Amino acid sequence: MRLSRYFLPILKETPSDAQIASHRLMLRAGMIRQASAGIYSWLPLGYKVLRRIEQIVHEEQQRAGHIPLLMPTIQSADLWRESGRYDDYGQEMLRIRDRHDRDMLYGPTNEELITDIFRSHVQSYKDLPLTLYHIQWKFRDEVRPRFGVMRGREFLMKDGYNFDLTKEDALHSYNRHLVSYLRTYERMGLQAIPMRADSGPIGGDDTHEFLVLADTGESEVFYDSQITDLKFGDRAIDYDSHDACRAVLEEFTSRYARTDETHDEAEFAKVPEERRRTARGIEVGQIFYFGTKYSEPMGATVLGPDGTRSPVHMGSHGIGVSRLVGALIEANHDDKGIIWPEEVAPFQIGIVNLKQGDTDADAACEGLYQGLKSRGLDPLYDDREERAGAKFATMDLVGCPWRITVGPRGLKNGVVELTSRRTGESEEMSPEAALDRCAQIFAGV
RNA sequence: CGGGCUAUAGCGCAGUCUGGUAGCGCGUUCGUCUGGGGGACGAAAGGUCGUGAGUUCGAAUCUCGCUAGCCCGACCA
Repeated sequence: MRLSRYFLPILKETPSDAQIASHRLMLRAGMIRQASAGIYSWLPLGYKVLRRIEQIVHEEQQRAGHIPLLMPTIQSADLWRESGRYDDYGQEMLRIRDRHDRDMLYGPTNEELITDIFRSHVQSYKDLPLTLYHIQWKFRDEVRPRFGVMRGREFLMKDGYNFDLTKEDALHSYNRHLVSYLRTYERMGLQAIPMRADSGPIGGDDTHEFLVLADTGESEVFYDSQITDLKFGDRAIDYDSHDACRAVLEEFTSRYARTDETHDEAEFAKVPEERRRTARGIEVGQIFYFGTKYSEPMGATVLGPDGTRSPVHMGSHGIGVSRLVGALIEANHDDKGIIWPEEVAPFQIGIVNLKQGDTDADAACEGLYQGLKSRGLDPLYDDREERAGAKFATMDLVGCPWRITVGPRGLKNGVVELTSRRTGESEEMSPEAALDRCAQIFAGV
């Protein structure tokens, strides 16, 4: 993309409403614009990141064998009356009345809808196991939205629901989700630690939250420092294998890691003192096993091999897609701006033309721009009539992980400069070599 | 939902106490010089001062209502 033709309304000054880094930087980098309290428009740059994250979530869900669908944002209150949650959910649920005076609501989650779909189409154990998910906007009418997209009222979330014949199968679904979540977050360049959590209004017995460590996190967390050394990496795993998934779960949850909701001082004291850590964390996902909590009242049953009908065992699993944009920035920024991990960067490489209008510089930039695109990369070419300093500041702010700097001075010696946003280290090389290096850097992404 | 605060140009702010023709910085437009980390000079555009009522000869400024937004707490993915 040529910056001169893009829509990137960056701000030089910090809007006074923004308190934390991600909110401030998202506004400054022209990623979002507040529409009303806790509700945001996603401007082109922010939308691009949101889509990258969404794409990774989709790929990893399907890798684990989960099936995508799409349910509506507006739901009928009737289903919620059936599950008993219409009255339980409280003020957080945005209630709407349509022209026929029917009670509707903007869905804060989708257990009721999915259970309704399941019960009307699935009657046999032969159709199990089944895990359906979607990525859809939700609305929770928070009393006090804050921190930009980290705690908005409208948010994009992946929510998935597993249906299994037995508790044992459902627990495998739970474990499988934990494994696939580990992979998902790691692919985004994030470390998210599974911690034992509280089940809240979803209800249920087993639940883990995934937390990204960050000073601005909303929860206080307590953990054994060994846990941050764990990496899922690119190990191959058979998602259908109960044993394999359980082994990963045990590996990642055997050490102490809890949020303040479930924190137990006595248990924590058993961790060697030098490994005890207290920090803050941002919740970016949660998995639940809740058995027959919805299937029983809503009549989601199947016939088993023995001919008897029984309610299915369920769980639900969420990833806060829009919140992840904020969490990623909280975990990846400096005083100059955002530092995107390669996997989610809105633009992978920035090209800075130091002297717009200079024949050699223009031609070299053009060649790099086309060359990167033909290698399947997504560059942002700053071709504006701006001074060098302004262009550098813009690139640093929007956080392209790599930058190619092109100026007449370097071109006299046949070189351009390739700079890592993260380390700040630069290397001079020919334009052709820069193209090859970029292709190599992003080959695995 | 308790407590505190704010609303003046696209953004950040001053002006309000003490009523008298609305200002600064950044950004934007045009021109010239510049050109390796938000450059300089010159010119210009841009505001019914959140909204409604009241007091007054006169209201951004004083009074009351309303709306929106922010912060702390409780709550929450």
